[in-house]
Amino acid sequence: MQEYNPKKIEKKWQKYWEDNKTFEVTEDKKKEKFYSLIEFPYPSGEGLHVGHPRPFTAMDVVSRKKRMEGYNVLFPIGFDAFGLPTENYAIKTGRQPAEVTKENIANFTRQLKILGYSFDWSRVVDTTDPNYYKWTQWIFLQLFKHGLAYKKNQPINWCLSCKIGLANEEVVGGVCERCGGPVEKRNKEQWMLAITKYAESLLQGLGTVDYIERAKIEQTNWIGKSEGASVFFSVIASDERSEERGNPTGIPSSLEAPRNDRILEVFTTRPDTLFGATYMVLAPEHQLIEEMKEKIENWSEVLKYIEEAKKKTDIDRTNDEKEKTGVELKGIKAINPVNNEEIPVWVADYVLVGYGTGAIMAVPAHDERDFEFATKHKVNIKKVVAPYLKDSPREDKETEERDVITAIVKNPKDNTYLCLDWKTTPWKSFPTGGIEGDDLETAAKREVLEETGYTNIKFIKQIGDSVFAEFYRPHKDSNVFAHFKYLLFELQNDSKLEIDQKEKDQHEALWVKEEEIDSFINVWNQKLIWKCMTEGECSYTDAGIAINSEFINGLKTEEAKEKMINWLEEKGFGKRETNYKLRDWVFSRQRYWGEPIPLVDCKKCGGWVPLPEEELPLKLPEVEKYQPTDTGESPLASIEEWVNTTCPKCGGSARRETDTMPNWAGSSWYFLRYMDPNNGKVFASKENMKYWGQVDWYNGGMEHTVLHLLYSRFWNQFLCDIGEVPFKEPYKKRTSHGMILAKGGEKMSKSKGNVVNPDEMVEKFGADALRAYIMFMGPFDQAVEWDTNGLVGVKRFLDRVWGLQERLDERNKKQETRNKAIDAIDVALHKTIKKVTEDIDAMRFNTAIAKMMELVNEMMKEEEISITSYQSLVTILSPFAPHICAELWEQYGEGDMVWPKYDPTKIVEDEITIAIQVNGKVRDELTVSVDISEEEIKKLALESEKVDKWIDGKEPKKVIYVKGKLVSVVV
RNA sequence: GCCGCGGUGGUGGAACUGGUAUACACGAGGGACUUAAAAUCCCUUGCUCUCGGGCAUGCGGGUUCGAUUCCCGCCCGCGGCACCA
Repeated sequence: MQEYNPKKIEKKWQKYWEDNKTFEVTEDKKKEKFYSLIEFPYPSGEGLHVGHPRPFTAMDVVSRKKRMEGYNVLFPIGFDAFGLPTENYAIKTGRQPAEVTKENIANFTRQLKILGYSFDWSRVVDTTDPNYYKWTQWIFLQLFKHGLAYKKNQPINWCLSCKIGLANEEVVGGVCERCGGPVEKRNKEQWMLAITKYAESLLQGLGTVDYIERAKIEQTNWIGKSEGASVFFSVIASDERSEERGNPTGIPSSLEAPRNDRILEVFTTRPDTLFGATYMVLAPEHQLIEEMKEKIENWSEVLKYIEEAKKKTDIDRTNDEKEKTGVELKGIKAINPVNNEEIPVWVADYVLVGYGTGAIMAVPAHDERDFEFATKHKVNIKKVVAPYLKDSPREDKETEERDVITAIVKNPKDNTYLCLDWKTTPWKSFPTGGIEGDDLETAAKREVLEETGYTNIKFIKQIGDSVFAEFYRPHKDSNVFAHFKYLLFELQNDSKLEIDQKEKDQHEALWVKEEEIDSFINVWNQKLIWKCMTEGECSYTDAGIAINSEFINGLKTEEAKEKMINWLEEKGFGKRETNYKLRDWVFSRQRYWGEPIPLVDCKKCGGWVPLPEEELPLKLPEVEKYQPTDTGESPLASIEEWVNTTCPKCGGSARRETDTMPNWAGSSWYFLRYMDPNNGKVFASKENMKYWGQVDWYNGGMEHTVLHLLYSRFWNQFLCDIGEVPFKEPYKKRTSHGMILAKGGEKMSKSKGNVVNPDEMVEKFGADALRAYIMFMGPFDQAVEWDTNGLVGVKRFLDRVWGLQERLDERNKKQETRNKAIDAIDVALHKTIKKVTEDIDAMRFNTAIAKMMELVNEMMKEEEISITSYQSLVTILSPFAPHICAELWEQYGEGDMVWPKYDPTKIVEDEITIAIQVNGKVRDELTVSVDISEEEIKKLALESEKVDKWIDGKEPKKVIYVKGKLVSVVV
């Protein structure tokens, strides 16, 4: 046997795969396709670090297995090469970004190749290649032609150190996401993509794909859909008071006939609380303030507030527990359409311009922010929702509606409260009971007497308002829809009557200390009222039952919303409305190293004219100087000969757009190009797209679960809508890998000097060991720390696999012992095949490898192993360690490797070990035949000496048998 | 604050649907081979005691014959969103 020499065999097989184009695929209609995708890397000057191979290896394992299962597997690779780091590096070294990119790609390619990935290298895409970005520009033009790209003057986030405009999502915690530098607001004309038009579609699409739950949740939150209503409030100045004031018949009957004053539109998700809207708030930027400045009596104060608000940065404005500030607009009022009441209008910066209409109706009783504001500024608070909880009433039981009184009895001497500990249910509560037609106080006193015997308590006050709850009462075996009221009493003296036995059986009365009440009481409504009593009034923001709200009184929140929306629509005071947090996508960058936007500005034609498709790609000019500018202009703007052009429509003089596209552009459709990478006529042929279809499995970083995924889904959906792509959702399945961290739990970075270089690891241990170790490190979706020692262990495992060659049987030698050995291995082998097969599909690579290690450890104990077992081992290991396995297969395999199927009959052992428990503790183990009957094993268990000792002569109460696992004896 | 994920030996981590907790690997200790070292192989390795056991899966309760797993209440760490009306 030759020594295991990774360097030699890895080189040999990498050359073989390249020479034979082993992994290049064609659209073979006879085979079922499988498209596996990794996020294509950004080719930085630093090269790959040891974290990069994690997702690549994982999907390589998946792809190699799928191939052995007979699929036609597309597993492509490419480079997302536009972007800042390269541009910055090029500026620093005085070179061309294109040239630097070429070098970096070459280096990445070399590094990827020595890791032995089964990429189809004939399909490489490079986003900076004009043959690629021609189509990125083409897609942009389609968006433009469909009205989804528009230019808008708006404040942008300008990073002072990168000298670049950032999308909202690139500003993290008020600083630049890439460099951590300060960000300021600047006004600039920006290209925007109307992704908000796709908000609903992007949300709905999530229901049709198999993404990790977290990705779905984060995207859903990002889209931020809320449903509710727009409500129109009239705004009047005090000198405009109309005759109709106070006259209910003056309510306008439709939108077409508003009153002679201004309309303030607000969005609310809680139209059911409209009767509780006691004031309005405008964002400082709201137009109405400026429009009504003549009417505002305290204009100078208001102006001062607005000026100050504008000065604040986003961070200051949203900063933590800052007190809510605001100024009332004196002299103007809004009219609540439901009750015609005049309510004050405020300006406050807790209302944001960017969401909804930049104005709100404030309902302090049922919104925490409004409550805080109203409390501070002494604005009226009006409750319109009573708390209500449906606490799993039983469908099959009757429901009784009842008024219920709860008595909170305090003993002022020692600050304790009278409580009940229920025996028939887990409830712990205050004395509570139904009102039998008597008044609240009498009813409460009666309940206290009946349930606890205390005769002398003094009424103090009523606490809170009504609370409703629907639940099951075990002691009465029925449901109750209860309407609770709460009264506070003080105990006068200890005089007490004997109570009924029936009451005694139901609960025990006890005195609980004030500070323990919160943890003692466990019924929802009383916990709530206790909080209200001890912490003072607070806002109730959950759903409930409408009160003090005329025509919706008594309705549950959902019904109340519906009824209110219908009423608003009927009367013309509002309409059903949906809002999204998602904003349009800022698509302009003022940098050189990006795709030029293929539009020209023609004065004669009155605006933006797209380049004809034949003129694409619009290439980046090769120039000496492409430094960013401080002015916010793109570097392209200073290249006169490029900027000045002729209008494709009228032939007159025109200027090119000088902004470039953001980095997200090229990566928003690359998976489509892979299907037909060299097509010069279209971005990808329909035929190829139909064959390869959706990406079957896409794995990428957690950091891309929101933006990249959303952007690419948007482009794909759009292309699908205009008939260019045959499927709506680009990715069928999406998974994410955890990061590989440096030792100590830090991110690997050049500046920290803790980067582990894969080249070095391959040099020392071989690519196979590195790959297998990366898969073995820990759960794939969790972050793990790099540990070179662990790599040593995996290398030892491969050494042992190699060494097993020595134990292969020589067919006719020692026939008897051989058969025995093979049988012993067979069970372990088939269990391993099963586990590895399942684990790869579920991305549990670590346990797949652990299982193969176990198998090898088993095999090491045998003097001889069969060649067929060895073949199976080599096959299932090959996705992880392809080179060594290819080498071994060349010597011991027959034909092509085919993924083995486990034989269910072979994983059944004839003897099993059954644990015997006594009172839940394992006391003995019995090895018995698999097909032992329940009676037999129970009998054997009870006969066991060790068990006997623990049973200690007692009669077993119960003996439980879990098939094939254990016997549990209860004494 | 809200949403999501996680907490198991000295370390990375296993554990099916509630069924023998600690697989696999690292590290450590001991031994074999060797003139010696490396490599390799074998054994031991959760804690603890009185060697029968007792205690251990972040903490405290609960359900169960039986809980890392289910329920309730906390603590800690990570990630996302963050005045979104």
